[in-house]
Amino acid sequence: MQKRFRLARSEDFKRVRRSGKSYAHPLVVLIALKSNQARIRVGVAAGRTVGTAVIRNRAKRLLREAMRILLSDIAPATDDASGWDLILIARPGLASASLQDTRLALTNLLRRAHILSPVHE
RNA sequence: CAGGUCGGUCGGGCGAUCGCGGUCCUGCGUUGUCGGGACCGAGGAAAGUCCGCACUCCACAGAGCACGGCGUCGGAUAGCACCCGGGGCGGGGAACCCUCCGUGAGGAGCUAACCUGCCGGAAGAGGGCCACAGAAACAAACAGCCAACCCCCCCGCCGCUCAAGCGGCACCUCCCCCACAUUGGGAGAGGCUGGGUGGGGUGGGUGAUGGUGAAAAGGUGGUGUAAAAGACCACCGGCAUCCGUAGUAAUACGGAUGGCCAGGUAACCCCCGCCGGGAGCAAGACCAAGCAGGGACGAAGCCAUCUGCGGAUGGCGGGAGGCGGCUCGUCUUCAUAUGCGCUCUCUCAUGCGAUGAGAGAGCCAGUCCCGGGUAGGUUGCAUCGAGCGGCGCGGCGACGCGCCGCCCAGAGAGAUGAUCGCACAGGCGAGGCAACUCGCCAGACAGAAUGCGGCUUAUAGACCGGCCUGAGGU
RNA sequence: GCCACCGUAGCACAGCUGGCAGUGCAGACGAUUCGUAAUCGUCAGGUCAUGGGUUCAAAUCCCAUCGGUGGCU
Repeated sequence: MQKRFRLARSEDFKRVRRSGKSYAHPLVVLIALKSNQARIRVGVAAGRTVGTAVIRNRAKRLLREAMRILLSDIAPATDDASGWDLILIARPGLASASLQDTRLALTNLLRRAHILSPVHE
């Protein structure tokens, strides 16, 4: 996932976490907020309860890789002036899941947030 | 070969596709949150933060105190307490042999290499503590033992627990009998001085005898004494000093001399010696914008039109600043409020203040300059270093020296991942005498964040080597 | 990056100037009651986080490790 699709600034994180809408899954939590920019930006987080540094990094890599695959599906649909800012928070157990499980979890969450249309795929 | 033990190296490999971070180069009618290419891209512990430094800022005349750390000897190093090599004391340590226990299977001990803990001072000063038990925990007291003196009691010695009582045996004096040269034998009566294994007291001596305890203080045997004691002697043990030998030294061995006392605890205070200023890359430096704050300059009028008389619009003029061809022009911007506004002064209501009323004066907009801290960006910081690799030399080693070659991660919500294939090892199951074949499973611990050295902790496994013990062969 | 504190019975905590491991609640049994609660009595329950060391003796003192909590920048 390239840098331009990433949510990086600390204030952006605060804004999305405060006023965004959250969707939970046993493996991941999604927080979504409509932005005024054309592209979609994604931030990834893993707290201390997930595990040690190795486990946290693996969880974040899994989320980024799964999001990279899904990004090509939803990117052309949002070519108007309203994109999304998303935060993905890893939960304990994600590091032992496979990429397939992670992608299915993310697809579920994005459909519930109406970012990925149910007609797609 | 088997067992034990120690050290070192590696710690998943190759290939394909998709993807990520950095550096350099490069493309464009499209300069982009664009595309392309080359190269590089986690560890032995990157971890814990237990020590030591580099580096940066702050503080600082010098010395000392307080506080903290360290403390056998020598070495290594930029530096380091746990690095290297020695020394002393203690603990652990397989099989065989040996010893002990066991009918026996077996168990315990001894022990090599090796592992491991501790290390200034209690015979240099002082203080504290040592539960329970015990007379007493360090310095004497208490009980005990001992002779002397005083008072009371008793009376030969031996036995019956004892001095009284009983029995036996003996001494002295007197008397009787027998024998006789003399010594003597038998029976009976009495027993002073003094003595006592008795009781009490006084002032002394004595030291380890006192069931205890982790610890009472050199051990054994003897001499000695009123009783005793290293008081003295022999042997043994330990300590200190000196000398000799070995060693740089700690120390070891041997000899001589000394005095036998000095309980333990300094990971209790303490004393002696040495070391230490504080904070930490979120240190620190720089940059543009805005904010708090500080400073400088500083206008408030006139006219016209409309009017529902509250005002509105326009023009001239004015302020601050920028630019230019700088007595000027142009551009940007601001204000023009008789307002329940603010401040100050004076007068009245009362002596003052508050409050109220009245009168007067001043302020308000804006522009420019300086500008702390925070957030943001750049840097510190990513090739020049206590750097890495190879070879040689010196050293037992930690390590050092010389030559050659190399440049080797650098993010900032934080880059290494996913899928597949191939061999190589691992475990489980099935088949098979075995070699082997097939199927399934899982890839150890773990992720840089300024850098470096040491330590500690986690770690599936693979490979190599040293030492010791035992067995066999040559 | 730096620093401090804590770990003791099922739970919450004392004890940490070294010598007995304790308190409250919870648990079991008994008494009281027609029965329950309350109350009273008795009992059980401990690798003092782990491993070394100092000491005659360690929950306590020293060192290392593991886990947890909190703070500063």
